[in-house]
Amino acid sequence: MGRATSKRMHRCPVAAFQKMIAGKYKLRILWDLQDGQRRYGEIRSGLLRGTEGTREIAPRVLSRELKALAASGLVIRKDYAVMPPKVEYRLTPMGKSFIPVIGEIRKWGARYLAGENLSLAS
Amino acid sequence: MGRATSKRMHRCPVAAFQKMIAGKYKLRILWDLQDGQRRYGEIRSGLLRGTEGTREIAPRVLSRELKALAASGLVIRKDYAVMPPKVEYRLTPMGKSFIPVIGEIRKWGARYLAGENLSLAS
DNA sequence: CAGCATCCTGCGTGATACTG
DNA sequence: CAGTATCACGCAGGATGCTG
Repeated sequence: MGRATSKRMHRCPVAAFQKMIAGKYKLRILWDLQDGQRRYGEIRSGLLRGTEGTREIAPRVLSRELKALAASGLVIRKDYAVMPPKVEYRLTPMGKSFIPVIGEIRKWGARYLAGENLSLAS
Repeated sequence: MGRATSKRMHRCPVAAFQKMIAGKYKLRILWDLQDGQRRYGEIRSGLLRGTEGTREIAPRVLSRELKALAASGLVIRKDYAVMPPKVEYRLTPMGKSFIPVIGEIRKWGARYLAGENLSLAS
């Protein structure tokens, strides 16, 4: 099955949204990329901030997340094909358009999931 | 009350958000509840709309989703304790405050995930 | 540095049967 | 009607080692 309809026309945007951002890191990666391009290692380190207790993210996992984001059309992978390797990821226009949505999520989450923390912006 | 807060202070609202809406149906359930209270069976049937191909949602799954939503403080379960059973679920103020966020998600999803499918509606 | 190959484990999801 | 009890399964996510 599957076949021609590799990308289904979702009648339910919410379901599509959930699939798109499935995974622990996708939203945070997108958010981190809003400032500009980032290298693989930068993204990786960025995901560790605020999570002292946790371990390093498995390369396999991060790799898959990034591929999925690229496949969704949210980010673009730029491989400089140099040695040592240098790869940068940046948001596509579609990805950029999604940032405000994450912003809304964060705003709501800051109020209802983290107390009356008013001072955060970022 | 130091740790009286049953809900942890998440430094990352996004991560907390993801946990909160984890599961295939939570967002859709919340969205469906915005019009008012709904009974268990109504929610169940509502989740089938627009998903002709799929089968009925397993009671076990829906039950867990609803419990999780209640535990998150997004919905309230009202049990009428009658025979035959009648249980209604409705949004808490916190749950209602979350509806606009879903609205943003849907708006974005309708534009970028459903193509130029203008038949958006619900 | 930016991954890929392999193994392993927990749990989310589904299907079915049963109950107050 | 509104669930609970079991069984089964795929896959996300982690851990390690290796490579161009």
